[in-house]
Amino acid sequence: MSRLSTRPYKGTRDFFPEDMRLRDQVFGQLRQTLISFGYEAYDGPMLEPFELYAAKSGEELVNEQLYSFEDRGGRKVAMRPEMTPTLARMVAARGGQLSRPIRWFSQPNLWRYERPQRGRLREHWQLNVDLLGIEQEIAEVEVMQIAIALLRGFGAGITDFEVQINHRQLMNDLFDKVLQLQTEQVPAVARAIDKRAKIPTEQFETLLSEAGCSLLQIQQLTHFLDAPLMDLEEILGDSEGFQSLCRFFDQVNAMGLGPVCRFKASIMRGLDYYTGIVFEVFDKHPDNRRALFGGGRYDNLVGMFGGQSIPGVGFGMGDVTFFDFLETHGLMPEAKGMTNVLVGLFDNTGLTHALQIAQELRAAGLNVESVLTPQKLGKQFQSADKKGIPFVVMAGPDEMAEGLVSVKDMRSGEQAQMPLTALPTYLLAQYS
RNA sequence: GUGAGUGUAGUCAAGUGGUUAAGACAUCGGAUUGUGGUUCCGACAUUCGCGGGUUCGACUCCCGUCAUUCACCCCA
Repeated sequence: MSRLSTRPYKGTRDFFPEDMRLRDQVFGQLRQTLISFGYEAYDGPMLEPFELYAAKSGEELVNEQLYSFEDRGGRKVAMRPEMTPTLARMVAARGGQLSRPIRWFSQPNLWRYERPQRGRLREHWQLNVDLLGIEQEIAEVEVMQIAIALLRGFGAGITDFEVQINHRQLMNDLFDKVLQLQTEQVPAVARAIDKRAKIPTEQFETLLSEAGCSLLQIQQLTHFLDAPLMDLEEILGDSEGFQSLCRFFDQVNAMGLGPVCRFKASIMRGLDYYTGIVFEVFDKHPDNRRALFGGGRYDNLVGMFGGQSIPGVGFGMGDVTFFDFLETHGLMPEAKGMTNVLVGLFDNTGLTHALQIAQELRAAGLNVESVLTPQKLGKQFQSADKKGIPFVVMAGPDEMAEGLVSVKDMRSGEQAQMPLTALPTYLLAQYS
């Protein structure tokens, strides 16, 4: 019989206490930023009906990456690969009851059947931020402002990342009205555009001609891709997508966010439900060139459930890529332990007394660990040192005889004696 | 799904055909039975992912297999 493996399932992670400390701290900081923008937390189930994704999430995600199975009642269910459909379902369920705009965020774990590699696992936690009920581009602007604030909050500089922005309708109009592509040509052309930055020009042109593009179409497309947004007015000035992007950038520039935002035609996004502006936040560090955030506008998703239609904008940010970002830029915060005090134990006759001390300190608002079995004092201090607990309280026979307790500050090594009644105040003073 | 790299202790590893498998960190015990971070001593791989082959002899070479990492694809 082979032994059970202690490894976590492929593409998943164990979070040991030292990992969890860091995760809690980083997630907590992200959460705090969202709260500062007036967003409220929500959550939903990890399992959803398969159909929820089949309709709008996009072919690759559903056919190749979905963890799905039949439950005991014969219903086809899926482990959530993304949060937006759940969000849309929840918003649709409450329909008009919700006061608008709706500002919600969540930190769900998501599952995708992928081949694990740098920045991508099978289970990851994703911060999801959504703003619903606003049709104007100001919604995108706020959401983008949040994305930037999240990164800036960890000390990222404005040259460390870039927000790359495109518009679904602009691309549709380019394909239909300017290039006049056949519908079946679009995916291949879109893929070529996406790859363009990574491959030589000739190869890019080969891909396009393989997709059935004429020389003229290739020229037009190249011109389009190289032009700054403003120069596109002559060819796509009538496009609603173009006008929307202009309004968006006017506001972004007015707010001084212009330098980190860039129009980029290669941003396509795989999810089918996007209807307007789409964007990705890219790490600009050469060792970590990847998307940290992805999102966009989905005006028809809530309406899919049959009630009223509510427009929405949102993005997701994955923990795996985000931690890579922090690591790469040297921005990883230091995770501190939460325990303030260790109450030691000299011998068993003092156990009840020691436990009472611990209880009193907890009642005063401190986080307190008790030593439960007598150990050499050296071990107890060593244990506090290893765990980073800054204070050790001792009440052995000597202290008890005098009605006192000893407190040692592990950082300075200094030790003081005082009556038990003075202890909570003394310790709290160290934290103010 | 395709391609490449890597598998030696809890972790990082040395070892590249000759038999007691370096070292470091971590862990545990002791020096030090009322005080940690330093120091010193000791313990910790019958065995090199697994299976087979070549050889007098394999951690070392070959084949297979599994695991893992990276890249493609796509994305968080």
